[in-house]
Amino acid sequence: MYSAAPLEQAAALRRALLHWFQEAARDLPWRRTSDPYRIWLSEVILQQTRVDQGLPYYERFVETFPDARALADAPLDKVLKLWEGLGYYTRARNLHRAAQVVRDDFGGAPPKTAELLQMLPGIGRYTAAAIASIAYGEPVAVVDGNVKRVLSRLFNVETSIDDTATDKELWRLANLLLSRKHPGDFNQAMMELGARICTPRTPDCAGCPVADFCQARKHGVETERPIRSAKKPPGLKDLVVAVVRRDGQYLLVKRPEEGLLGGLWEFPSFETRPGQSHQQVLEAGCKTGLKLPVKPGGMVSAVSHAYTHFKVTMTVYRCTPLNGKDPKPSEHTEFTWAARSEFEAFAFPKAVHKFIGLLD
DNA sequence: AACGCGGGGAA
DNA sequence: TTCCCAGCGTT
Repeated sequence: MYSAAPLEQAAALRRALLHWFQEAARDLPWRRTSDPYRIWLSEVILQQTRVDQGLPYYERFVETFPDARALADAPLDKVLKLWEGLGYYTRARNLHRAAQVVRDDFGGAPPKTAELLQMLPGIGRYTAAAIASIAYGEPVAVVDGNVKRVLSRLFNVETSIDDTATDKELWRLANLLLSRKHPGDFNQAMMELGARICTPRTPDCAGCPVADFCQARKHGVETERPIRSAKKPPGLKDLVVAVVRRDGQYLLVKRPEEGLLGGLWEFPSFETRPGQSHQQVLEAGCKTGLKLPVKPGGMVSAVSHAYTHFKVTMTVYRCTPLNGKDPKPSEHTEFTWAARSEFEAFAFPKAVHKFIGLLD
């Protein structure tokens, strides 16, 4: 349930918002270009990622891959390496695949409508509308996390924004409110407002250009919007990590392409249950999982890392191989031996970087 | 409709 | 600590 009152003053609201954006907009590199490829690149990098965090990655990608063709022609491992540390690595894989589709099926330039853009991997409803409105001026609204918060306050939405019906309604409201004349600026203004003024905990209503239109503010409940559904607490996981060194080189394994940290490299690791000895898990894991018997040695470090859905503690041990043979990991797991000086070519998860500096 | 998927900065 | 970010794809 919500109030539709802001729609009756939509024209004035748009005017105030666009005027504010013109004055207060941050000077960001993707706002200085009309290149659809760069707009696209920025939008993918910024999915679930703050501007400050994505900015340096955007700069490096533009430098390294100046157009879709350069990105499409690059090996995936190089793209993943450039993406290293940014998280949600499926984005990098999909971006790379989409660039190849653009190269092969669209003559090197991204398609020009939201409907067509959404057919590319990694481009959903939000990203398609963002590219189409900003790069091509198509009158389609965007709804991201910022816009959801802004709209739920403007209209005093009293149902959970995690509910599908509410989500659908927010998209409808966004399109009703949209400036048909300046859709790109309007969309960016809504997101900018959410990021800078209409923040989650302590919104700056005094500095808000559209405070007069805000129904949540009118009822004094702005800090209680949006309403979110309860989420389940993260689980815990304990891993032991085997740093196997042979002739000055370390054994690295590549994670499966799908799933958590897909395509990244790491040291062999095994989950431990409470009560199990780390040495025993390491010995058994290396013997059965890698077909490489080892003798566990001293601990390198114990690091913890928080993911979205669980927390992991990793206890890292040096291990000595008991024979000179190569491992035979189960299934199609790729492995390699690499010296520390060669690590810079591999994309590692952040958790690995937490102890990699301690190795010789 | 629900869930998996990273990492970091703000409060 | 907790929250949540210019979301998407799979099941």
